[in-house]
Amino acid sequence: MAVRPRLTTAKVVDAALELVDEHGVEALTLAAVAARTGVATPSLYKHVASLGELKGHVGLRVMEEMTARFTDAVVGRAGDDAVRALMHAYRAYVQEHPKRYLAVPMDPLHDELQREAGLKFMELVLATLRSYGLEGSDAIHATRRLRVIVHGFASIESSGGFGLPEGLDDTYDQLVRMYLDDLRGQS
Amino acid sequence: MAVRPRLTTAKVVDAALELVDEHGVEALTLAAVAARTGVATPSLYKHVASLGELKGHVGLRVMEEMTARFTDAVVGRAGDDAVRALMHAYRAYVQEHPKRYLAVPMDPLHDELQREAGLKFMELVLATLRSYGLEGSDAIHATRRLRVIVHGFASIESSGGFGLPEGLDDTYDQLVRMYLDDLRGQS
DNA sequence: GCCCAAAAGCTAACGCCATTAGCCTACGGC
DNA sequence: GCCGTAGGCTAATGGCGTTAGCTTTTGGGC
Repeated sequence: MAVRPRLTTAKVVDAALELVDEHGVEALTLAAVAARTGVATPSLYKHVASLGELKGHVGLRVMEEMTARFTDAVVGRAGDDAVRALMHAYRAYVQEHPKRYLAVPMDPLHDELQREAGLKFMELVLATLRSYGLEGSDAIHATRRLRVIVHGFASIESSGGFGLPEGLDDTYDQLVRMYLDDLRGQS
Repeated sequence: MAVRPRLTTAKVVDAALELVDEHGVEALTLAAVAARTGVATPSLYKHVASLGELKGHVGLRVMEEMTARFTDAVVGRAGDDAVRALMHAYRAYVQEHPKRYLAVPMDPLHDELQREAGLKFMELVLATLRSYGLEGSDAIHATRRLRVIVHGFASIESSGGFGLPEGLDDTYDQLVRMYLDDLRGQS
């Protein structure tokens, strides 16, 4: 409330995200952020507690961005249609921002800063599965299975882990179908 | 061939693996390896080209260890039995060495040093699926689906990404069954 | 319209790390 | 018994995160 904030925490995170997009999360350094924002390195500590905290903010922003997009993709849909939309939106985001995806932590629930965003994402998945009428632990298991598939594929693809990219769309379609068949439940 | 090799590349990698097991891959530092092996930091350069190369060796060792164990788990089995054994052996390894698993790169095929080990692992999966009579790209897709599930689950579990560990065995069993049902093929 | 508290920048300095250069030493093959 | 070299060492450099402490700007209260 006091002075003329040339820089804000949000702008610092913006610059950090640009760096991550361009050169990967391992190139996210306070010195690089300072250079990009036209400020001396120690000045960043007026907006951010440490490099670790900055990385936390970056992960948070990405999670929020993802949840927002996936919500858009899912609204107005139900059942298989909604699940398909969610899974394809997930992959599409990661294809657009592969390096950014590698910056989001896999255990947001254990981080004070990111816990809320993680829960929000989980609730979105739960809501997407609502029309299947799963109860209690069945809903938890179904959510976990979805996450395993979606994150497994995304993390491998975003780090170029599939030998050659040929037929990857087909592989993903098969995974989506496999998940839906399983959800529908055949014993 | 010349002197009394107090240290060898293999021993350096051993020390690195201990550090990874104890404190995670982010704590793998040449200074720490030097301290553990009782040597001055620059001396390590006689056995390893750089920290990056050492990390490559660490990843390679883990991959080889995994492939060896999974081979043991699969020999003498076929069909669903073999697939189940492979998938459970994978999870068991990662449960035993969670930090170690986080040290293996997801794109071994793009690394000169690790390419061969990556191919070897892929061949093991292909061989495990042999009895299903998959041809050409069908075999590739099935291999990818398996990897997505197994790595997706392992990477989340090993970083504590599942909120609470309750019922994780059930979740994994469901994933294995889902994969087998899908393999068997029901349209 | 002036004063001042504090916000937001700065420079200097420290410690840790990877990496390079250059030296010393103890072997083992001839 | 000599000597080349493998394998250790110390010293030095540069990049990084982080802390301490100074300076500057400015908006709100009188």
